[in-house]
Amino acid sequence: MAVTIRDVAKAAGVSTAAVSKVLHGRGDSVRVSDTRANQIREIAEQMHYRPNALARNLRTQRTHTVGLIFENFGSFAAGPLYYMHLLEGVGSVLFKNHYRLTILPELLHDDILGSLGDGQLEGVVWCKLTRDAETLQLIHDCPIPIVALNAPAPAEPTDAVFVACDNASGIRLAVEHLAKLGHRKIAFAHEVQELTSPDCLERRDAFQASAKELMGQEPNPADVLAWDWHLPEFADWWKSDPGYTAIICWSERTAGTLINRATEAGLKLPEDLSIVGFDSTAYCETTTPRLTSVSQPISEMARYATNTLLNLIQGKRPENFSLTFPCGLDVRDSTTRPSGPRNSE
Amino acid sequence: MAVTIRDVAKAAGVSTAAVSKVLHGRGDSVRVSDTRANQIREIAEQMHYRPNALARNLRTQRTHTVGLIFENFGSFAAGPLYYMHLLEGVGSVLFKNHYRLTILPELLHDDILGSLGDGQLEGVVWCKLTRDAETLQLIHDCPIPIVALNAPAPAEPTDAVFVACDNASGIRLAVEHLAKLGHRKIAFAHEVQELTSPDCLERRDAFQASAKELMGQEPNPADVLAWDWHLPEFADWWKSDPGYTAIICWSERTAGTLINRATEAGLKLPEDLSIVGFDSTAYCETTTPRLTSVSQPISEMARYATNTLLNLIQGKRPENFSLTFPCGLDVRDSTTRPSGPRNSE
DNA sequence: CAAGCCTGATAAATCCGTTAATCGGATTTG
DNA sequence: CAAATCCGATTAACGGATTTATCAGGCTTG
Repeated sequence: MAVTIRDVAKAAGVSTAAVSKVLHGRGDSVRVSDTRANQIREIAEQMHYRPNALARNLRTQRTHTVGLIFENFGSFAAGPLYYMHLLEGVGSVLFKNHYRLTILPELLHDDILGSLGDGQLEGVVWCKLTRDAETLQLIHDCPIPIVALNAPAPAEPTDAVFVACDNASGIRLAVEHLAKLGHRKIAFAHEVQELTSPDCLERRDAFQASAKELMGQEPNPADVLAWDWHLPEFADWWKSDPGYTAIICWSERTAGTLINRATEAGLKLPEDLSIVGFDSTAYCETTTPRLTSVSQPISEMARYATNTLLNLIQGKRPENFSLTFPCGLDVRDSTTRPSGPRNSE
Repeated sequence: MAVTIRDVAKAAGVSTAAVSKVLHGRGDSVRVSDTRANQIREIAEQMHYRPNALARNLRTQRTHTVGLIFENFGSFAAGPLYYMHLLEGVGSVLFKNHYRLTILPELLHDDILGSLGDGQLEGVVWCKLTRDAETLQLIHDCPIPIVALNAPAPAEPTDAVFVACDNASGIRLAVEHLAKLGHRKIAFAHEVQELTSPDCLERRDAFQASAKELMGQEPNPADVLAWDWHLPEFADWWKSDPGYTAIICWSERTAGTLINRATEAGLKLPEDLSIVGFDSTAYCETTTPRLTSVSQPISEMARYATNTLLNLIQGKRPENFSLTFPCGLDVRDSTTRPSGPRNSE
């Protein structure tokens, strides 16, 4: 049905080699005169010849396609803008380099190796938030170049490249910011179901360490709030007068929910309570008050990861097999100096 | 380097046909005894044989891959959660059916036909918001099955399927809701740069028609607010006492920005001003007050579109070549009866 | 003049599975 | 007993491009 290179060759009265050379070829073993070349181009155009990529892929063993694996595609849409920045970062670099992007579903581990080893993908960006031993093994066994986003490098080196952000430094910036504003007792908040996220745990630990170092706040289980964030829980907690003047949230979304609960409970923000989020996407501009947030350079990270992957595919050894991006802090309107007796001295 | 089917066949002392049949084949022209079959499976396993998908794709002329074209991938991350729901909807249906999803960049029109006609994609979901003649022509010429999301069907029928939501009915619901609450003068808001979006225009027109029909509000250019939404603009407008008690926004994002400007300008929401958004994603739960919003069943639309596409690929003729989904209205906390003299009679 | 080189072009191998056609021989059926 | 059937398996023809090896013929060059 479709026009093949043979059809074009026959119509032009030349060999398929000539057609191939004229339309795409780079080698110089096949030579075609300019006259013939133009004829061939014209005939191909007339016949609406579209080279069959499947044949070409097989022959050249290249597909110009890389895969992207999300850890939790199922709950993708419920997730924050974070994922969109990630996708945008990966995609834009690929497209600029004339690569295609294939989204892979979350697969059973057995299936993954089959999927990655079937020749259809030249490389893969694995956006992996959990870091169990099995996953590391899988990354190690991966038959194609792989870059792991948001996974810290394992102890033993592999051929995989690891790109992550420095959660601890980000949290430290937030604590520092609050300490400078005069806060002396701050809490860390996450929603109950986030306990399994290693990012959440890392940020929590960093919170405790930084709070101790920068404001002498001894670690105390009560400083870590893990609710499901319905209004009663918040109202009860606040009524118990726990004495906190600021809360650092593990994520943007948690911070957004907290803002709502606090507002509903009648607090005046940020005077009664300063709130800091984590991620700093466009969402932070839409809250009231606008959310001060630790910024993770996710788009940059995604771009770096993808560029590195393209280099790996071309056989270039990367300078670093592990890169950690520092976080920043975008100060907006949800943080201020604490009010009340504690500050009136 | 990689293990091929011939390597396995040689190691097992059988023909490649036997190996192929045992591992994947469905035809019954090739028959293999159970004993041999098990031997072959075992040897393939031992050798870590991974069938080369490129060869198989070429032979069978199938790839089990469909493409997804976004209109504006570049500004993707700046967009609303809408896109994530769309992606999630398309992806989940594909993955359930063991298809792969390839994201395509926005291409020049000339390149698109080449991309879609090279055999790598079995079908494509085109998420197209602009609807110029050239695009319709392109959809018409598309060499593979295509479903257009968010594009109304053209007058002359094509083989493409069109899926869209009924903007007009959604806006009508919003106006009706406000009218029932007692509002008598309402406005429509969009950000200046949205003028080019046909969705935005459709919603604006529907607003004017519904406002006239349901509350006798004659169309007036002043009812359509097109700002770039800095605080001064809003404050000035409000101070001029325009008399509006409610604003319907063309999108969720616009509504979110409006909430912030209004709050910053000292308005009490929703008492001073009722606000309605459009799309109703999880974002609406995060605003203060929580945003009443027209709901577009985007995930459902995406699923329907994708299922239809898979049917098209299998040669099944769809019942409808055009389907419009009705919108709903999710009433939350950003709308209430108007206060002030207008309601005190 | 023989040897070497350049131009323009082709034939054929190759990438790696899939599958229709075929085949020997044993068994069943009329 | 001849013919039909079935089992287990192989051979070889694809699919559609890329690319190496090769060739004919004309032109240089020592």
